[in-house]
Amino acid sequence: MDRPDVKRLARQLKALGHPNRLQLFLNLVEESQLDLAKGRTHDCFLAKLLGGLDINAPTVSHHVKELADAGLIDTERQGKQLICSVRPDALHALRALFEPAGT
Amino acid sequence: MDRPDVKRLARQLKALGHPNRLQLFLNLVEESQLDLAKGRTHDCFLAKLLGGLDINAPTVSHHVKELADAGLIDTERQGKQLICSVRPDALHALRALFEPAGT
DNA sequence: TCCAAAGTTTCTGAAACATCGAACTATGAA
DNA sequence: TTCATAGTTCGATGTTTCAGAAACTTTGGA
Repeated sequence: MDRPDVKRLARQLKALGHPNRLQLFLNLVEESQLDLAKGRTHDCFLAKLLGGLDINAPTVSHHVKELADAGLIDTERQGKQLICSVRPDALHALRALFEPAGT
Repeated sequence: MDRPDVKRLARQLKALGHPNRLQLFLNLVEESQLDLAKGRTHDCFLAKLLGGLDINAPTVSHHVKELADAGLIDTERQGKQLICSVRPDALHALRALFEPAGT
């Protein structure tokens, strides 16, 4: 039924399967929704997403790349900052995964 | 907003973040829903969940324990067989996680 | 030009994982 | 009692991951 993308989904779940990365991602989702409410694109640069995370720069950089490689977020450099955004398609795929069958 | 259980959720996502475990879990979810439709408890013994997975016994055993330790499934020995079932609360938590905020 | 800010790269070591073979433990027939 | 079934436990081994230190790269002021 879903053999083909099990691998991709597993990759995404794995990317979220680390407390720091999950928190990072959730912070971003939250920000995104705030900005969606305002009807414009969100501009979340990295440092803003570190709420309460006690890890330093290199590790953050590593985690962000992990999320990006898994296809969960998009990143774009803007001046000095790295702008992050959630990939809607990934979010939908994850929602669908845990939805009751056939729904 | 959800700092407390980020760790537990991360643990569950990590457990699902492996292709074989994810497939195992999805097979079980599917079985469960079939049986829910029939209005009775499902009886999924392990061997039945291995659809297409090319791993041998010790590895399967290890993965099942991983899913159980993460709180995603319950197991119960019944005669020679190990009966597995999805934990509804875990499924709900996962659904809620990817739901739009406030919903 | 010089500097600080915001990340990135590379390297390293410790810890955690995934998988398997071999030996083991029930359980339920024959 | 003897056997096959269905899993489990126990190393061993090779791989991956997490995190930080140090050094580097851009970029945007002063």
